[in-house]
Amino acid sequence: MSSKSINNCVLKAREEEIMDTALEIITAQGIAGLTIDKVAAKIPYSKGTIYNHFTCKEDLLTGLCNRSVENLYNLFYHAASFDGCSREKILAIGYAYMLHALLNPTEFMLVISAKTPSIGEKSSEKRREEHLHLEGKLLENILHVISEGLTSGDFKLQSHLSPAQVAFALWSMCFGTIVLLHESLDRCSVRTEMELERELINHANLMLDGLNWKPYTQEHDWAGTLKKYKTELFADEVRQLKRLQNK
Amino acid sequence: MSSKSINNCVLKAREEEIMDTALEIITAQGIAGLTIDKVAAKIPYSKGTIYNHFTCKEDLLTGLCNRSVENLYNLFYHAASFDGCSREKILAIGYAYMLHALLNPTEFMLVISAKTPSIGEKSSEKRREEHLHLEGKLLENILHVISEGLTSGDFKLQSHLSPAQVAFALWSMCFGTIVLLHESLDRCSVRTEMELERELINHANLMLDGLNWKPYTQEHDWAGTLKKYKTELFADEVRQLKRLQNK
DNA sequence: CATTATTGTTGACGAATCGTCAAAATATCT
DNA sequence: AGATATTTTGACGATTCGTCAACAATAATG
Repeated sequence: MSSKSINNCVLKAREEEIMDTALEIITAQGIAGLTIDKVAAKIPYSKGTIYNHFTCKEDLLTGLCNRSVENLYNLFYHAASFDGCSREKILAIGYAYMLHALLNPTEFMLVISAKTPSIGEKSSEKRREEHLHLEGKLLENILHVISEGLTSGDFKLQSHLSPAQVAFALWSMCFGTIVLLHESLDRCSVRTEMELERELINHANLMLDGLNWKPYTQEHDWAGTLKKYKTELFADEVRQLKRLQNK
Repeated sequence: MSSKSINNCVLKAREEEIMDTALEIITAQGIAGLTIDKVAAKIPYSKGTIYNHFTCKEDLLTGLCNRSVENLYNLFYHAASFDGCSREKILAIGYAYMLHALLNPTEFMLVISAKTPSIGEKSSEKRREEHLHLEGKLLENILHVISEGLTSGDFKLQSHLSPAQVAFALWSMCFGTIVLLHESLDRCSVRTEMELERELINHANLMLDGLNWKPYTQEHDWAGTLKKYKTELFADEVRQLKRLQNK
Protein backbone atom coordinates (compact mmCIF):
# COMPACT_ATOMS: atom_id res chain seq x y z
CA MET A 1 0.00 0.00 0.00
CA SER A 2 2.69 2.45 0.96
CA SER A 3 4.72 1.12 -1.93
CA LYS A 4 1.79 1.81 -4.18
CA SER A 5 1.51 5.43 -3.16
CA ILE A 6 5.25 5.93 -3.53
CA ASN A 7 4.88 4.49 -6.97
CA ASN A 8 2.09 6.85 -7.82
CA CYS A 9 4.20 9.76 -6.74
CA VAL A 10 7.15 8.63 -8.83
CA LEU A 11 4.89 7.96 -11.79
CA LYS A 12 3.34 11.41 -11.50
CA ALA A 13 6.78 13.03 -11.50
CA ARG A 14 7.79 11.04 -14.55
CA GLU A 15 4.63 12.01 -16.34
CA GLU A 16 5.50 15.64 -15.72
CA GLU A 17 9.00 15.04 -17.04
CA ILE A 18 7.60 13.51 -20.21
CA MET A 19 5.21 16.40 -20.67
CA ASP A 20 7.90 19.01 -20.03
CA THR A 21 10.14 17.42 -22.62
CA ALA A 22 7.32 17.12 -25.14
CA LEU A 23 6.52 20.80 -24.66
CA GLU A 24 10.15 21.73 -25.28
CA ILE A 25 10.14 19.79 -28.51
CA ILE A 26 6.84 21.28 -29.66
CA THR A 27 8.01 24.81 -28.87
CA ALA A 28 11.16 24.24 -30.87
CA GLN A 29 9.81 22.18 -33.76
CA GLY A 30 6.03 22.49 -33.78
CA ILE A 31 3.40 19.84 -33.12
CA ALA A 32 4.32 18.02 -36.30
CA GLY A 33 7.91 17.83 -35.05
CA LEU A 34 6.91 15.98 -31.92
CA THR A 35 7.96 12.35 -31.98
CA ILE A 36 7.79 9.83 -29.20
CA ASP A 37 11.30 8.74 -30.09
CA LYS A 38 12.57 12.29 -29.69
CA VAL A 39 11.00 12.53 -26.26
CA ALA A 40 12.48 9.18 -25.27
CA ALA A 41 15.93 10.33 -26.38
CA LYS A 42 15.74 13.36 -24.07
CA ILE A 43 14.68 11.57 -20.89
CA PRO A 44 16.26 8.64 -19.03
CA TYR A 45 13.41 6.34 -19.98
CA SER A 46 12.52 4.47 -23.10
CA LYS A 47 9.74 4.65 -25.60
CA GLY A 48 7.89 1.75 -24.03
CA THR A 49 7.73 3.54 -20.70
CA ILE A 50 6.22 6.61 -22.32
CA TYR A 51 3.53 4.38 -23.77
CA ASN A 52 2.81 3.21 -20.24
CA HIS A 53 1.76 6.76 -19.41
CA PHE A 54 0.11 7.85 -22.63
CA THR A 55 -1.81 5.65 -25.01
CA CYS A 56 -0.53 7.53 -28.05
CA LYS A 57 0.98 10.78 -29.21
CA GLU A 58 -2.41 12.46 -29.25
CA ASP A 59 -3.07 11.40 -25.70
CA LEU A 60 0.15 13.13 -24.70
CA LEU A 61 -1.00 16.28 -26.47
CA THR A 62 -4.30 16.24 -24.63
CA GLY A 63 -2.39 15.76 -21.39
CA LEU A 64 -0.37 18.89 -22.11
CA CYS A 65 -3.54 20.71 -23.00
CA ASN A 66 -5.17 19.77 -19.71
CA ARG A 67 -2.19 20.89 -17.68
CA SER A 68 -2.47 24.23 -19.41
CA VAL A 69 -6.16 24.56 -18.61
CA GLU A 70 -5.34 23.97 -14.94
CA ASN A 71 -3.00 26.94 -15.01
CA LEU A 72 -5.66 28.99 -16.72
CA TYR A 73 -8.06 28.09 -13.95
CA ASN A 74 -5.71 29.56 -11.38
CA LEU A 75 -5.39 32.74 -13.41
CA PHE A 76 -9.19 33.04 -13.66
CA TYR A 77 -9.45 32.52 -9.94
CA HIS A 78 -6.98 35.31 -9.35
CA ALA A 79 -8.80 37.59 -11.82
CA ALA A 80 -12.09 37.09 -9.99
CA SER A 81 -10.41 38.42 -6.84
CA PHE A 82 -9.86 41.86 -8.42
CA ASP A 83 -10.73 44.62 -6.02
CA GLY A 84 -13.44 46.41 -7.98
CA CYS A 85 -16.95 46.18 -9.32
CA SER A 86 -18.34 43.05 -10.93
CA ARG A 87 -17.86 44.26 -14.49
CA GLU A 88 -14.23 44.96 -13.74
CA LYS A 89 -13.89 41.42 -12.46
CA ILE A 90 -15.45 39.84 -15.52
CA LEU A 91 -13.29 41.92 -17.79
CA ALA A 92 -10.28 40.85 -15.73
CA ILE A 93 -11.13 37.24 -16.53
CA GLY A 94 -11.12 38.01 -20.22
CA TYR A 95 -7.83 39.79 -19.79
CA ALA A 96 -6.45 36.81 -17.91
CA TYR A 97 -7.49 34.55 -20.76
CA MET A 98 -5.52 36.72 -23.17
CA LEU A 99 -2.47 36.88 -20.92
CA HIS A 100 -2.48 33.13 -20.61
CA ALA A 101 -2.61 32.73 -24.37
CA LEU A 102 0.25 35.17 -24.86
CA LEU A 103 2.40 33.75 -22.09
CA ASN A 104 1.92 30.16 -23.19
CA PRO A 105 1.53 30.30 -26.95
CA THR A 106 2.51 26.72 -27.44
CA GLU A 107 0.03 25.46 -24.91
CA PHE A 108 -2.78 27.70 -26.12
CA MET A 109 -2.26 26.38 -29.59
CA LEU A 110 -2.58 22.90 -28.14
CA VAL A 111 -5.99 23.71 -26.72
CA ILE A 112 -7.22 24.38 -30.23
CA SER A 113 -5.51 21.33 -31.62
CA ALA A 114 -7.09 19.19 -28.95
CA LYS A 115 -10.52 20.35 -30.17
CA THR A 116 -9.62 19.03 -33.60
CA PRO A 117 -10.94 15.52 -34.24
CA SER A 118 -7.62 14.17 -35.50
CA ILE A 119 -6.28 14.66 -32.00
CA GLY A 120 -9.38 14.53 -29.86
CA GLU A 121 -10.65 11.28 -31.34
CA LYS A 122 -7.50 9.36 -30.59
CA SER A 123 -6.93 10.50 -27.03
CA SER A 124 -7.84 8.20 -24.17
CA GLU A 125 -11.29 8.47 -22.71
CA LYS A 126 -9.78 9.27 -19.33
CA ARG A 127 -8.00 12.37 -20.53
CA ARG A 128 -10.93 13.56 -22.60
CA GLU A 129 -13.17 13.37 -19.55
CA GLU A 130 -10.55 15.23 -17.56
CA HIS A 131 -10.59 17.92 -20.23
CA LEU A 132 -14.35 18.38 -19.95
CA HIS A 133 -14.12 18.50 -16.18
CA LEU A 134 -11.46 21.20 -16.31
CA GLU A 135 -13.45 23.31 -18.74
CA GLY A 136 -16.39 23.06 -16.37
CA LYS A 137 -14.22 24.34 -13.53
CA LEU A 138 -13.11 27.25 -15.69
CA LEU A 139 -16.71 28.28 -16.23
CA GLU A 140 -17.43 28.15 -12.51
CA ASN A 141 -15.19 31.16 -12.04
CA ILE A 142 -17.15 33.14 -14.58
CA LEU A 143 -20.46 32.01 -13.13
CA HIS A 144 -19.36 33.16 -9.72
CA VAL A 145 -18.69 36.69 -10.92
CA ILE A 146 -21.99 36.69 -12.77
CA SER A 147 -23.92 35.87 -9.64
CA GLU A 148 -21.97 38.61 -7.87
CA GLY A 149 -23.03 41.06 -10.56
CA LEU A 150 -26.63 39.95 -10.20
CA THR A 151 -26.79 40.26 -6.43
CA SER A 152 -25.03 43.62 -6.47
CA GLY A 153 -27.52 44.82 -9.08
CA ASP A 154 -24.83 45.74 -11.60
CA PHE A 155 -26.88 43.98 -14.22
CA LYS A 156 -30.10 42.06 -14.60
CA LEU A 157 -30.61 38.84 -16.50
CA GLN A 158 -32.65 39.34 -19.61
CA SER A 159 -35.57 36.97 -19.40
CA HIS A 160 -34.34 34.68 -22.13
CA LEU A 161 -30.82 34.21 -20.78
CA SER A 162 -29.53 31.95 -18.04
CA PRO A 163 -26.32 32.66 -16.12
CA ALA A 164 -24.66 29.77 -17.94
CA GLN A 165 -25.62 31.32 -21.26
CA VAL A 166 -24.10 34.64 -20.26
CA ALA A 167 -20.93 32.92 -19.11
CA PHE A 168 -20.73 31.00 -22.33
CA ALA A 169 -21.31 34.10 -24.43
CA LEU A 170 -18.38 35.87 -22.80
CA TRP A 171 -16.16 32.83 -22.99
CA SER A 172 -16.77 32.05 -26.65
CA MET A 173 -16.37 35.69 -27.59
CA CYS A 174 -12.96 35.86 -25.91
CA PHE A 175 -11.99 32.53 -27.39
CA GLY A 176 -12.82 33.58 -30.94
CA THR A 177 -10.96 36.86 -30.62
CA ILE A 178 -7.85 35.32 -29.13
CA VAL A 179 -7.71 32.49 -31.65
CA LEU A 180 -8.08 34.78 -34.64
CA LEU A 181 -5.52 37.30 -33.41
CA HIS A 182 -3.01 34.93 -31.86
CA GLU A 183 0.49 35.36 -33.24
CA SER A 184 1.35 31.71 -33.07
CA LEU A 185 -1.49 30.78 -35.34
CA ASP A 186 -1.75 31.60 -38.94
CA ARG A 187 -2.51 35.29 -38.90
CA CYS A 188 -5.88 36.08 -40.34
CA SER A 189 -6.18 38.57 -43.13
CA VAL A 190 -7.21 41.61 -41.12
CA ARG A 191 -4.70 40.90 -38.44
CA THR A 192 -2.28 43.55 -39.55
CA GLU A 193 -4.69 46.29 -38.50
CA MET A 194 -5.87 44.53 -35.35
CA GLU A 195 -4.18 44.47 -32.00
CA LEU A 196 -5.19 41.68 -29.67
CA GLU A 197 -5.36 43.55 -26.38
CA ARG A 198 -7.33 46.45 -27.79
CA GLU A 199 -9.80 44.27 -29.69
CA LEU A 200 -10.36 41.91 -26.80
CA ILE A 201 -11.30 44.80 -24.53
CA ASN A 202 -13.48 46.29 -27.28
CA HIS A 203 -15.34 43.06 -27.89
CA ALA A 204 -15.85 42.40 -24.21
CA ASN A 205 -17.13 45.92 -23.65
CA LEU A 206 -19.53 45.64 -26.56
CA MET A 207 -21.00 42.46 -25.19
CA LEU A 208 -21.14 43.75 -21.63
CA ASP A 209 -22.89 46.90 -22.83
CA GLY A 210 -25.33 44.66 -24.67
CA LEU A 211 -25.98 42.86 -21.38
CA ASN A 212 -26.56 46.22 -19.68
CA TRP A 213 -23.85 45.31 -17.23
CA LYS A 214 -22.96 48.54 -15.49
CA PRO A 215 -21.01 50.74 -15.50
CA TYR A 216 -21.27 51.15 -19.28
CA THR A 217 -18.20 51.65 -21.44
CA GLN A 218 -18.78 55.41 -21.53
CA GLU A 219 -19.46 55.76 -17.82
CA HIS A 220 -16.20 54.48 -16.45
CA ASP A 221 -12.49 54.96 -16.87
CA TRP A 222 -11.73 51.58 -18.41
CA ALA A 223 -8.25 52.65 -19.44
CA GLY A 224 -7.60 53.16 -15.75
CA THR A 225 -8.95 49.71 -14.93
CA LEU A 226 -6.75 48.22 -17.62
CA LYS A 227 -3.76 49.96 -16.06
CA LYS A 228 -4.66 48.41 -12.70
CA TYR A 229 -4.76 44.96 -14.29
CA LYS A 230 -1.29 45.56 -15.63
CA THR A 231 0.34 47.15 -12.62
CA GLU A 232 -1.48 45.42 -9.78
CA LEU A 233 -3.55 42.32 -10.50
CA PHE A 234 -1.31 40.81 -13.18
CA ALA A 235 1.93 42.71 -12.58
CA ASP A 236 3.92 39.48 -12.55
CA GLU A 237 2.35 38.13 -15.69
CA VAL A 238 2.77 41.39 -17.60
CA ARG A 239 6.42 41.53 -16.57
CA GLN A 240 6.92 37.97 -17.78
CA LEU A 241 5.24 38.86 -21.02
CA LYS A 242 7.48 41.85 -21.64
CA ARG A 243 10.52 39.71 -21.01
CA LEU A 244 9.18 37.12 -23.43
CA GLN A 245 8.49 39.70 -26.14
CA ASN A 246 11.89 41.34 -25.86
CA LYS A 247 13.59 38.09 -26.63
CA MET B 1 -0.76 28.74 -76.00
CA SER B 2 -4.12 27.15 -76.69
CA SER B 3 -2.60 23.88 -75.53
CA LYS B 4 -1.59 25.61 -72.34
CA SER B 5 -5.11 26.79 -71.59
CA ILE B 6 -6.52 23.36 -72.35
CA ASN B 7 -3.97 21.95 -70.02
CA ASN B 8 -4.89 24.40 -67.32
CA CYS B 9 -8.49 23.45 -67.66
CA VAL B 10 -7.73 19.74 -67.43
CA LEU B 11 -5.39 20.32 -64.54
CA LYS B 12 -8.04 22.32 -62.70
CA ALA B 13 -10.56 19.52 -63.17
CA ARG B 14 -8.11 16.98 -61.86
CA GLU B 15 -7.34 19.14 -58.88
CA GLU B 16 -11.05 19.19 -58.10
CA GLU B 17 -11.18 15.42 -58.44
CA ILE B 18 -8.31 15.02 -56.02
CA MET B 19 -9.95 17.36 -53.54
CA ASP B 20 -13.34 15.65 -53.83
CA THR B 21 -11.75 12.29 -53.14
CA ALA B 22 -9.73 13.64 -50.23
CA LEU B 23 -12.89 15.11 -48.73
CA GLU B 24 -14.66 11.75 -49.03
CA ILE B 25 -11.85 10.05 -47.20
CA ILE B 26 -11.71 12.68 -44.47
CA THR B 27 -15.46 12.52 -43.98
CA ALA B 28 -15.30 8.76 -43.63
CA GLN B 29 -12.07 8.37 -41.68
CA GLY B 30 -11.12 11.76 -40.25
CA ILE B 31 -8.16 13.97 -41.07
CA ALA B 32 -5.78 11.47 -39.55
CA GLY B 33 -7.19 8.83 -41.89
CA LEU B 34 -6.30 10.82 -44.97
CA THR B 35 -3.41 9.34 -46.89
CA ILE B 36 -2.04 10.34 -50.25
CA ASP B 37 -1.90 6.67 -51.19
CA LYS B 38 -5.58 6.25 -50.38
CA VAL B 39 -6.47 9.20 -52.59
CA ALA B 40 -4.31 7.82 -55.40
CA ALA B 41 -6.05 4.45 -55.13
CA LYS B 42 -9.47 6.08 -55.63
CA ILE B 43 -8.64 8.16 -58.69
CA PRO B 44 -7.18 7.16 -62.08
CA TYR B 45 -3.91 8.93 -61.34
CA SER B 46 -0.93 8.04 -59.29
CA LYS B 47 0.68 9.42 -56.20
CA GLY B 48 3.30 11.32 -58.14
CA THR B 49 0.63 13.19 -60.05
CA ILE B 50 -1.04 14.27 -56.84
CA TYR B 51 2.28 15.68 -55.72
CA ASN B 52 2.35 17.71 -58.93
CA HIS B 53 -0.75 19.52 -57.68
CA PHE B 54 -0.08 19.73 -53.97
CA THR B 55 3.29 20.03 -52.31
CA CYS B 56 2.25 17.84 -49.40
CA LYS B 57 -0.70 16.49 -47.50
CA GLU B 58 -1.09 19.74 -45.57
CA ASP B 59 -1.16 21.72 -48.77
CA LEU B 60 -4.05 19.57 -49.93
CA LEU B 61 -5.88 20.26 -46.67
CA THR B 62 -5.41 24.01 -47.09
CA GLY B 63 -6.69 23.67 -50.65
CA LEU B 64 -9.87 22.03 -49.34
CA CYS B 65 -10.16 24.73 -46.74
CA ASN B 66 -9.93 27.48 -49.34
CA ARG B 67 -12.57 25.90 -51.53
CA SER B 68 -14.84 25.89 -48.53
CA VAL B 69 -14.21 29.57 -47.80
CA GLU B 70 -15.20 30.36 -51.38
CA ASN B 71 -18.55 28.71 -50.81
CA LEU B 72 -18.94 30.62 -47.59
CA TYR B 73 -18.29 33.84 -49.49
CA ASN B 74 -21.22 33.11 -51.77
CA LEU B 75 -23.44 32.42 -48.79
CA PHE B 76 -22.41 35.71 -47.18
CA TYR B 77 -23.11 37.51 -50.40
CA HIS B 78 -26.57 36.01 -50.49
CA ALA B 79 -27.18 36.86 -46.84
CA ALA B 80 -26.30 40.51 -47.46
CA SER B 81 -29.08 40.61 -50.05
CA PHE B 82 -31.76 39.95 -47.42
CA ASP B 83 -34.74 42.21 -47.91
CA GLY B 84 -34.80 44.01 -44.59
CA CYS B 85 -33.01 46.48 -42.37
CA SER B 86 -29.26 46.52 -41.94
CA ARG B 87 -29.28 44.74 -38.60
CA GLU B 88 -31.32 41.94 -40.13
CA LYS B 89 -28.70 41.66 -42.87
CA ILE B 90 -25.79 41.49 -40.52
CA LEU B 91 -27.56 38.87 -38.43
CA ALA B 92 -28.27 36.96 -41.63
CA ILE B 93 -24.54 36.80 -42.28
CA GLY B 94 -23.96 35.28 -38.87
CA TYR B 95 -26.75 32.81 -39.55
CA ALA B 96 -25.18 31.98 -42.91
CA TYR B 97 -21.88 31.29 -41.17
CA MET B 98 -23.62 28.83 -38.89
CA LEU B 99 -25.51 27.14 -41.72
CA HIS B 100 -22.30 26.71 -43.62
CA ALA B 101 -20.62 25.12 -40.63
CA LEU B 102 -23.53 22.74 -40.10
CA LEU B 103 -23.90 21.83 -43.77
CA ASN B 104 -20.20 21.21 -44.27
CA PRO B 105 -18.94 19.95 -40.94
CA THR B 106 -15.89 18.31 -42.43
CA GLU B 107 -14.86 21.43 -44.25
CA PHE B 108 -15.53 23.71 -41.33
CA MET B 109 -13.35 21.52 -39.19
CA LEU B 110 -10.66 21.93 -41.83
CA VAL B 111 -10.77 25.69 -41.51
CA ILE B 112 -9.79 25.33 -37.88
CA SER B 113 -7.17 22.73 -38.62
CA ALA B 114 -5.66 25.00 -41.24
CA LYS B 115 -5.19 27.65 -38.58
CA THR B 116 -3.14 25.17 -36.61
CA PRO B 117 0.60 25.52 -37.17
CA SER B 118 1.15 21.83 -37.85
CA ILE B 119 -0.89 22.25 -40.99
CA GLY B 120 -0.50 25.93 -41.81
CA GLU B 121 3.27 25.89 -41.57
CA LYS B 122 3.71 23.14 -44.09
CA SER B 123 1.32 24.39 -46.75
CA SER B 124 2.67 26.11 -49.81
CA GLU B 125 3.04 29.88 -49.76
CA LYS B 126 0.71 30.12 -52.72
CA ARG B 127 -2.19 28.50 -50.97
CA ARG B 128 -1.62 30.37 -47.74
CA GLU B 129 -1.78 33.66 -49.58
CA GLU B 130 -4.92 32.50 -51.30
CA HIS B 131 -6.37 31.78 -47.89
CA LEU B 132 -5.66 35.31 -46.65
CA HIS B 133 -7.13 36.77 -49.81
CA LEU B 134 -10.32 34.75 -49.40
CA GLU B 135 -10.72 35.78 -45.80
CA GLY B 136 -10.38 39.38 -46.89
CA LYS B 137 -13.15 38.91 -49.41
CA LEU B 138 -15.35 37.42 -46.70
CA LEU B 139 -14.92 40.53 -44.58
CA GLU B 140 -15.84 42.78 -47.48
CA ASN B 141 -19.39 41.47 -47.32
CA ILE B 142 -19.64 42.38 -43.66
CA LEU B 143 -18.07 45.77 -44.24
CA HIS B 144 -20.60 46.48 -46.94
CA VAL B 145 -23.53 45.89 -44.63
CA ILE B 146 -21.84 47.99 -41.96
CA SER B 147 -21.56 50.96 -44.28
CA GLU B 148 -25.19 50.42 -45.20
CA GLY B 149 -26.11 50.55 -41.53
CA LEU B 150 -24.11 53.73 -41.10
CA THR B 151 -25.59 55.57 -44.05
CA SER B 152 -29.13 54.54 -43.15
CA GLY B 153 -28.50 55.75 -39.61
CA ASP B 154 -29.33 52.39 -38.01
CA PHE B 155 -26.23 52.78 -35.91
CA LYS B 156 -23.38 55.17 -35.34
CA LEU B 157 -19.73 54.30 -34.99
CA GLN B 158 -18.47 54.82 -31.49
CA SER B 159 -15.51 57.14 -31.73
CA HIS B 160 -12.93 54.49 -30.86
CA LEU B 161 -14.10 51.89 -33.39
CA SER B 162 -13.45 51.62 -37.11
CA PRO B 163 -15.76 49.71 -39.49
CA ALA B 164 -13.12 47.01 -39.80
CA GLN B 165 -13.05 46.63 -36.04
CA VAL B 166 -16.82 46.24 -35.91
CA ALA B 167 -16.70 43.68 -38.72
CA PHE B 168 -13.96 41.80 -36.94
CA ALA B 169 -15.82 41.86 -33.63
CA LEU B 170 -18.86 40.25 -35.21
CA TRP B 171 -16.83 37.74 -37.13
CA SER B 172 -14.68 36.55 -34.23
CA MET B 173 -17.73 36.32 -31.99
CA CYS B 174 -19.54 34.07 -34.46
CA PHE B 175 -16.39 32.07 -35.02
CA GLY B 176 -15.87 31.39 -31.32
CA THR B 177 -19.48 30.38 -30.77
CA ILE B 178 -19.60 28.05 -33.73
CA VAL B 179 -16.29 26.39 -32.95
CA LEU B 180 -17.19 25.74 -29.33
CA LEU B 181 -20.65 24.40 -30.12
CA HIS B 182 -19.89 22.51 -33.29
CA GLU B 183 -20.91 18.88 -33.16
CA SER B 184 -18.00 17.62 -35.20
CA LEU B 185 -15.52 19.00 -32.75
CA ASP B 186 -14.94 17.78 -29.29
CA ARG B 187 -17.96 19.02 -27.44
CA CYS B 188 -17.11 21.49 -24.75
CA SER B 189 -18.27 20.88 -21.24
CA VAL B 190 -21.33 23.14 -21.24
CA ARG B 191 -22.38 21.97 -24.64
CA THR B 192 -25.16 19.77 -23.36
CA GLU B 193 -27.16 22.79 -22.22
CA MET B 194 -26.30 24.96 -25.19
CA GLU B 195 -27.91 24.91 -28.59
CA LEU B 196 -25.91 26.42 -31.41
CA GLU B 197 -28.63 28.31 -33.26
CA ARG B 198 -30.07 29.86 -30.14
CA GLU B 199 -26.72 30.89 -28.68
CA LEU B 200 -25.42 32.31 -31.93
CA ILE B 201 -28.45 34.57 -32.23
CA ASN B 202 -28.15 35.51 -28.56
CA HIS B 203 -24.47 36.40 -28.83
CA ALA B 204 -24.98 38.38 -32.00
CA ASN B 205 -27.87 40.30 -30.50
CA LEU B 206 -25.88 41.09 -27.38
CA MET B 207 -23.05 42.52 -29.41
CA LEU B 208 -25.34 44.41 -31.77
CA ASP B 209 -27.18 45.91 -28.80
CA GLY B 210 -23.79 46.91 -27.44
CA LEU B 211 -23.11 48.68 -30.72
CA ASN B 212 -26.48 50.44 -30.47
CA TRP B 213 -27.38 48.97 -33.81
CA LYS B 214 -31.11 49.45 -34.13
CA PRO B 215 -33.64 48.04 -33.83
CA TYR B 216 -32.66 46.67 -30.41
CA THR B 217 -33.34 43.08 -29.44
CA GLN B 218 -36.45 44.12 -27.52
CA GLU B 219 -37.82 46.42 -30.22
CA HIS B 220 -38.19 43.97 -33.03
CA ASP B 221 -39.66 40.55 -33.73
CA TRP B 222 -36.41 38.68 -34.19
CA ALA B 223 -38.12 35.34 -34.04
CA GLY B 224 -40.02 36.48 -37.13
CA THR B 225 -36.80 37.47 -38.86
CA LEU B 226 -35.28 34.12 -38.02
CA LYS B 227 -38.30 32.42 -39.57
CA LYS B 228 -37.78 34.46 -42.73
CA TYR B 229 -34.16 33.33 -42.90
CA LYS B 230 -35.35 29.75 -42.68
CA THR B 231 -38.29 29.87 -45.05
CA GLU B 232 -37.13 32.45 -47.56
CA LEU B 233 -33.50 33.51 -47.63
CA PHE B 234 -31.97 30.13 -46.81
CA ALA B 235 -34.87 27.82 -47.58
CA ASP B 236 -32.67 25.56 -49.70
CA GLU B 237 -29.93 25.35 -47.15
CA VAL B 238 -32.30 24.65 -44.28
CA ARG B 239 -33.94 21.89 -46.29
CA GLN B 240 -30.54 20.37 -47.02
CA LEU B 241 -29.67 20.58 -43.36
CA LYS B 242 -32.84 18.77 -42.30
CA ARG B 243 -32.12 16.04 -44.80
CA LEU B 244 -28.60 15.76 -43.47
CA GLN B 245 -29.74 15.56 -39.86
CA ASN B 246 -32.39 12.94 -40.53
CA LYS B 247 -29.82 10.60 -41.93
C1' DC C 1 19.77 -15.99 2.04
C1' DA C 2 18.11 -18.31 -2.07
C1' DT C 3 14.26 -18.86 -4.93
C1' DT C 4 10.16 -17.75 -6.97
C1' DA C 5 6.61 -14.35 -8.33
C1' DT C 6 5.40 -9.94 -9.66
C1' DT C 7 6.01 -5.83 -11.59
C1' DG C 8 8.27 -2.56 -14.53
C1' DT C 9 11.47 -1.43 -18.52
C1' DT C 10 13.58 -1.92 -22.82
C1' DG C 11 14.55 -1.35 -27.72
C1' DA C 12 14.31 -4.28 -31.91
C1' DC C 13 10.66 -5.12 -35.03
C1' DG C 14 6.72 -5.06 -38.54
C1' DA C 15 3.49 -2.06 -40.51
C1' DA C 16 2.19 2.27 -42.43
C1' DT C 17 3.12 6.48 -44.49
C1' DC C 18 5.80 10.12 -46.48
C1' DG C 19 7.89 12.48 -50.45
C1' DT C 20 11.42 11.55 -54.24
C1' DC C 21 13.12 10.45 -58.63
C1' DA C 22 14.81 7.58 -62.47
C1' DA C 23 12.53 5.30 -65.87
C1' DA C 24 8.44 4.67 -68.79
C1' DA C 25 4.67 6.63 -71.25
C1' DT C 26 2.63 10.16 -73.74
C1' DA C 27 2.34 14.37 -76.32
C1' DT C 28 4.42 17.87 -79.40
C1' DC C 29 7.21 19.44 -82.98
C1' DT C 30 10.04 19.20 -87.37
C1' DA D 1 8.89 8.77 -88.58
C1' DG D 2 12.10 10.33 -85.54
C1' DA D 3 13.58 13.58 -82.16
C1' DT D 4 12.44 16.28 -78.27
C1' DA D 5 9.75 17.89 -74.41
C1' DT D 6 6.46 16.97 -71.01
C1' DT D 7 3.87 14.16 -67.86
C1' DT D 8 3.05 10.08 -65.22
C1' DT D 9 4.32 6.27 -62.68
C1' DG D 10 5.20 3.36 -58.69
C1' DA D 11 9.32 1.29 -56.44
C1' DC D 12 12.31 3.03 -52.99
C1' DG D 13 14.70 4.91 -48.75
C1' DA D 14 13.62 7.29 -44.72
C1' DT D 15 10.56 8.14 -40.76
C1' DT D 16 7.55 7.20 -37.43
C1' DC D 17 4.24 4.54 -35.03
C1' DG D 18 2.86 1.29 -31.45
C1' DT D 19 3.77 -3.65 -29.94
C1' DC D 20 5.72 -7.25 -27.44
C1' DA D 21 9.02 -10.86 -26.20
C1' DA D 22 12.94 -10.68 -23.50
C1' DC D 23 15.23 -8.68 -19.78
C1' DA D 24 15.88 -6.24 -15.15
C1' DA D 25 14.42 -4.86 -10.70
C1' DT D 26 11.80 -5.44 -6.81
C1' DA D 27 8.89 -7.90 -3.49
C1' DA D 28 7.22 -12.10 -1.39
C1' DT D 29 8.03 -16.58 0.31
C1' DG D 30 10.26 -20.68 2.33
